[in-house]
Amino acid sequence: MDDRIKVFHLEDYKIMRDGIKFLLSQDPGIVVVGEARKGEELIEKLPGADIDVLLLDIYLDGMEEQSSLDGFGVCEYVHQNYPAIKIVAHSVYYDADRVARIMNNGAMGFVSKKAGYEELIEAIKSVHSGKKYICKETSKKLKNINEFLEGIVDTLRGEKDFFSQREKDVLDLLARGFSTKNIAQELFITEKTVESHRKNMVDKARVKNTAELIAFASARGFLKR
Amino acid sequence: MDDRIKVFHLEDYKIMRDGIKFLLSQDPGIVVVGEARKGEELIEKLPGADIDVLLLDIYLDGMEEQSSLDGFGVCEYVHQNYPAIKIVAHSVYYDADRVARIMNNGAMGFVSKKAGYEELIEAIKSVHSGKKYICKETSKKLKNINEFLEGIVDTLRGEKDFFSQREKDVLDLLARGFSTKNIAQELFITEKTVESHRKNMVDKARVKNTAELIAFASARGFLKR
DNA sequence: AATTATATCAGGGAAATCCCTGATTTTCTG
DNA sequence: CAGAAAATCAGGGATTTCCCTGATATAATT
Repeated sequence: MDDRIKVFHLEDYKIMRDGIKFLLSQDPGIVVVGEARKGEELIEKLPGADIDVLLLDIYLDGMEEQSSLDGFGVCEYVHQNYPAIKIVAHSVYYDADRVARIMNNGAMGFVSKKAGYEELIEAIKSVHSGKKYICKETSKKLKNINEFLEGIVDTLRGEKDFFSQREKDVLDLLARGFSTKNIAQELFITEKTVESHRKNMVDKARVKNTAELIAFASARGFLKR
Repeated sequence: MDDRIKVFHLEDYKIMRDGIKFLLSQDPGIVVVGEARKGEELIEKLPGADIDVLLLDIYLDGMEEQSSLDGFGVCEYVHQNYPAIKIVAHSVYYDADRVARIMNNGAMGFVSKKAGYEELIEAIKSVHSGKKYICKETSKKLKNINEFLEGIVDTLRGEKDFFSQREKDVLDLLARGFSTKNIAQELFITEKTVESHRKNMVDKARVKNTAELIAFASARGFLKR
């Protein structure tokens, strides 16, 4: 039996379709079983089609409201009506907003058009096996934004005073692996006081122990890093 | 003495400058002490000027490389050469990429042009007192993206295999406050094995104890949450 | 003035972590 | 197939955390 991954390609430029079809054909595990220029055309062809992965060009910028059938709309439609089809978005834009939107609309993979065909193939294989995939370039960018956001989460949420200043001093050292004794030395207080602060934080956060406290604090952006 | 916050406004449209000057003048604690149309004009006026807060219109989209004096360039320049001046960015765009970039370039505040003047005033007062400020609309958007990113961090880093699957099982329970005994019961293994996994993770991550391990794992996005 | 939150300290004991040196089996990978 | 990595288990002891019930002083808030 033919167990190659069956890919349908939606992309409005013929030159891109032809090029990608050729490039994907280089991989023995992948076969392009269909193509379309526009969302409407894809939707016509979908009933009864045997498709594993939809390679979806995000051809409209989608930043303003569009007639429902831009890349985002197609993505949502396919995801809703043909949930078995895994979607890889392919886009010239790869800003966090759009990536987030397309992934939230049902895409399992995202590849920037700057990426080479190797990444496209990797993406197709990844999503087909059930794993999400984000291309390297986009990953790098998202990592940066994620880092930035982690730095300002406390600005985003107004919970800066959840722990007192002294508690935060202790928390910070705990997260850096200091023992009670070391913390006491560092802060010039007794071990009993350090234990007191930790206990109070554990109670405030309603967690079971220090490990969970750190997880809690980190999730809320209370840790410096 | 006049202890009002002295604001300089950089914005290319006169109608906006006039409107905002009027709106800001509604607040007795704020005074607009200068205006400019372009970055070059601002830089000429800076030497010797007495400015607390720079309200900076991000007038170019800044997604491609620009001649250094787009909003980002001005921001960087002012931040470098006049670090005492607090910067509030004011922009029609408020996607994560641009917000991250402008905040990383020295801005202390970010306000979308969709926001009302109340938020502009709040932003000016916040940054003047040394606190970061992000307008509500943008906060909301960034929170969503932050949430999304937290959900795919493990996809982002090519470090999925830093900890083995079993180690991640243990890690997850540790972060949820489970003791060694509880983890052993949960995973149907002995306590010794659990200790083994924890020890291996502590060694791999080169941290001192479980608390720091959780902080490490969280910072790298290894935790589910 | 009374309450609340914070920060400090104490004793004592149970429980858990941490550290060391081992070992066996399986699975993956070159 | 050999070697590496992963997953499992063990004993024993040092150290630390966790839990309980306390206490005192100060600062902020009502």
